[in-house]
Amino acid sequence: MPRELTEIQKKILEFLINHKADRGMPPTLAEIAKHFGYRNRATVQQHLGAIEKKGFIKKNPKLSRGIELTLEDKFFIPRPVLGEVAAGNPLTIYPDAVDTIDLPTIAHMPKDSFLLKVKGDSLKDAYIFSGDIVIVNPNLEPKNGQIVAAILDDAAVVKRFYKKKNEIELVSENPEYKPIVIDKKYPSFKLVGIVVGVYRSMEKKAG
Amino acid sequence: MPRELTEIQKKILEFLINHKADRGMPPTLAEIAKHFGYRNRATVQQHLGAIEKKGFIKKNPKLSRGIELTLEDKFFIPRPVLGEVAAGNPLTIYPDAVDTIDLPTIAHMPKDSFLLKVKGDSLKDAYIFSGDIVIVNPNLEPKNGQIVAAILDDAAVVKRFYKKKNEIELVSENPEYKPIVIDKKYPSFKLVGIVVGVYRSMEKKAG
DNA sequence: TTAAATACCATACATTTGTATGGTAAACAT
DNA sequence: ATGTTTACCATACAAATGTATGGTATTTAA
Repeated sequence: MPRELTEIQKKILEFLINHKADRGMPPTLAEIAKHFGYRNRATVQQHLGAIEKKGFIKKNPKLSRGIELTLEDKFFIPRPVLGEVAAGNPLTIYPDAVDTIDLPTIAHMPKDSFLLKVKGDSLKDAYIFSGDIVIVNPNLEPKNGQIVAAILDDAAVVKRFYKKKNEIELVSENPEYKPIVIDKKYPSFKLVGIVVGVYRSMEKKAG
Repeated sequence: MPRELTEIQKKILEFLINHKADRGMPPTLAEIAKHFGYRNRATVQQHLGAIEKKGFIKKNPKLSRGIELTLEDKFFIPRPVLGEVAAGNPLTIYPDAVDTIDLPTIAHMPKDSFLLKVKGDSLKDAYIFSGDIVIVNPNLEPKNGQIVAAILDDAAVVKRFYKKKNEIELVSENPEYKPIVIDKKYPSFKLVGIVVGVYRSMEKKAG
């Protein structure tokens, strides 16, 4: 039975999780030490030993970056969801994370992409539903017909993107919602990124 | 413009991709050398140099395991799909990978879970559609109501799981398909795993 | 009160790791 | 014919890495 982690140990474990999620691999002892301002690796060494003793990680001896996470079920790591996004009518976007989703450890988030939780049903014909998590990449150029996330008058939307001469058209898959047409110069419109994938956890569906 | 990779370079790149996908981090030069039977790291060093020159990877100098994949769009790595699975009527399962899906680099597959591609529409009310990729974890105990993947008479199905006294019931969300009832002792039924998530790439939806 | 755990420090050491340099041989292109 | 790329080898080295050992001070538990 794993005992409780101390506050510092929790922070180190959290750093391990985030480092793996952000950089795609566990940190070295030196990297952990640097992050926490420790002047040597021995301190980290001891903390890792304690965390391992309590069952949260496993160290692969002699292997560089050999820290394995042994979280509850080994398959999910918490990731912040940056906001909720309307598939139907726009919803407010939140400055901080509104929620945390357990993305599978298959999930190494690319550094610059992020998650948004979909509310509403305007994309149901594109098979995106309320509660789904969309993975948004802000560094790709949108092509016509792709699904994008955008901010419009301080609210966020997820819709199909079409570029016209002087306008941008955002259309829903669901015919109940009419297309939104925006002049290209309209100041309070900002393209956030394109939706590269959808993920849905099955957890809540268990009965 | 990246030139073509040689056969050996391709194999090394493939190893890099798989290593990252399987182990969660890029390999060291020594690990690559060992895998290919090279007697020193310098050979790997040169190959990596060539691969980097051609634009497929980026080396972070001095950083251990500092090989970054710069695939086409940096966000997708190919993963084998082990088989197709019927959401409606059972389909044959294939011994080898039938396909390769570009799972986002957010995708570090847990060692023991795998992917199946869904065909058919019996789960459409559970929002799983033909073409979706389900992530299957073979090492979890199924609870009633969870969606599972199972092999039945050499075919594979994805359905909701219900355990009864002496039977197992596999039901579709779609009322057009009747529940399948199996005696617990029925020899050619094998539970493969539970579906922990669904992933869908948006790539093909671009117009 | 005594022992154990926690949270740091410092130093030391064998390996590992990335890298540099140089050599050999074959394939290919100009 | 000559140069370039490819595909290996060997050796060397500084830096990074995991690890071991020992010390100090504070907090917590028995």
